[in-house]
Amino acid sequence: MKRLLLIEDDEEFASLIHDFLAKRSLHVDICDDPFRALVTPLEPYSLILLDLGLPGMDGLEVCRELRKKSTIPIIISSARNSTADKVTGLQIGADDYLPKPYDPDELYARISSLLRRAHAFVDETPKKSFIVDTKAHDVLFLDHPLFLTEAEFEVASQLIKHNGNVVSKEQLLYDSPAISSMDGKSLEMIISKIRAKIKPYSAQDHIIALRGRGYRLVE
Amino acid sequence: MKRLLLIEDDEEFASLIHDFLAKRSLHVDICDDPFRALVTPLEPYSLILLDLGLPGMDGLEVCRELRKKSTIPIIISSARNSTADKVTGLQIGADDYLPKPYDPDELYARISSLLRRAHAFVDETPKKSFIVDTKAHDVLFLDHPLFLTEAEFEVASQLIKHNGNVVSKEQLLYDSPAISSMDGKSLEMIISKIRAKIKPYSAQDHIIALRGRGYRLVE
DNA sequence: ATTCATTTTAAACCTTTTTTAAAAAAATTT
DNA sequence: AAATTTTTTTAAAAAAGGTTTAAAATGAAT
Repeated sequence: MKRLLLIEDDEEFASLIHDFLAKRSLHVDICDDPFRALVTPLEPYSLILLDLGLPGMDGLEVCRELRKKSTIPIIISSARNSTADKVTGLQIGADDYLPKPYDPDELYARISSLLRRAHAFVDETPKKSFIVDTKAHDVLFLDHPLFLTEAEFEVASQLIKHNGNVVSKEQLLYDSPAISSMDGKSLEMIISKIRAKIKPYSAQDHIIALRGRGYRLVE
Repeated sequence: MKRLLLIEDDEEFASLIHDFLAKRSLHVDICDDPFRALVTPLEPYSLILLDLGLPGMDGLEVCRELRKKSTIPIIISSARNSTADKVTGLQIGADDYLPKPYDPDELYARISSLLRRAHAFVDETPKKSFIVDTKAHDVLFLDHPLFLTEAEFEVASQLIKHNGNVVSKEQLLYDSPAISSMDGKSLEMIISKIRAKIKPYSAQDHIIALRGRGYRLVE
């Protein structure tokens, strides 16, 4: 379910919008303070609905600041609906400017349209399959703990840390205290063990050997 | 200079818009016939401005058809400005709906905003057929991984790096650590292997031999 | 001290890559 | 057009590297 951030100080109106959009499968978080809005992490949100009539700070300024931080779609809604305001808002980085009062159906249509456009190209940040669980000294593959041993954990972490790039066997050994004493073949042994532990969760081999160069991890 | 397609039958109004946007470095082509609009090639255009009040065909239908063909940004403008019309227009695939009459400044602001959003992700650079994938130590040909071996990879990278220029056999050997020990014959062997791996994806031979001088890669 | 899990070593096995050699094809020269 | 040279392909041997198995060594926990 998509999440939207509504920046609006009119509590009653905000809750109206919240309820209306909830019925259309959009979750709305409300923020009534522009300063707090600017320190809110935006990652969870697909779109921001920004009202210009905010206490303490000019709404256009809020928009400018948001745009500095992020390319997230922004729809301004405002009772100030002179052409000059609209033009400034759009120039500043807003994607749409909806004069108040508006029909919530139109709002929803505009949100949908903008999300469609904005997401058409968005590089859906694929969630990482491998996560290092430092506390547990383990690795999670698609949220499944692999129950790696110390040696396995060190090698796996190295591969994960290198983020898909090739890591030479030498480097793998050198950077892993627990196994630096090993000879070449032992490393391959460990790789084999790690593979075996991933296998139940994936048909694909995620540890790719590059002959003569080392190993690399693929998502 | 960006080109826009204005689909509008009011000649006088269209020419007004044309002139106004020309001052802002946007070239507007005018089309007064919805049927002709639908057979016009859209590649030259960055955005379509569609008026709904067209003779012979429903404007919303035009929008629907355009959207079937292309993801080009579309702004509807119309004297029909009921919420229902707006919602339908946006639902159908339009990116914005601007009720007539409007201030041309607002039109320009909305065009800019939409172009900004729509082009934010567009890869302006003409895409190269051959891409070196350093992570995988492989080469992508039209996005297909070729699964090159180490020797093949080094030779292919050299050719790609030289960007279409001739590379002598000596240089190819010299600059590729992994194969510098080879004698003459092996290089030709490798070239042959690379060709074989490209073949499934292209009828053309992309590695051109220049007798006595070396090889060069063509897109 | 014994047990158990983990790490290390060693060996056999399997695959892929590189090399070699030679024949076929193509281009250039005579 | 024939001869010569260069390039391309084919096929097979040799080398290198990777994987897995099994067994021995280690070391911590009971």
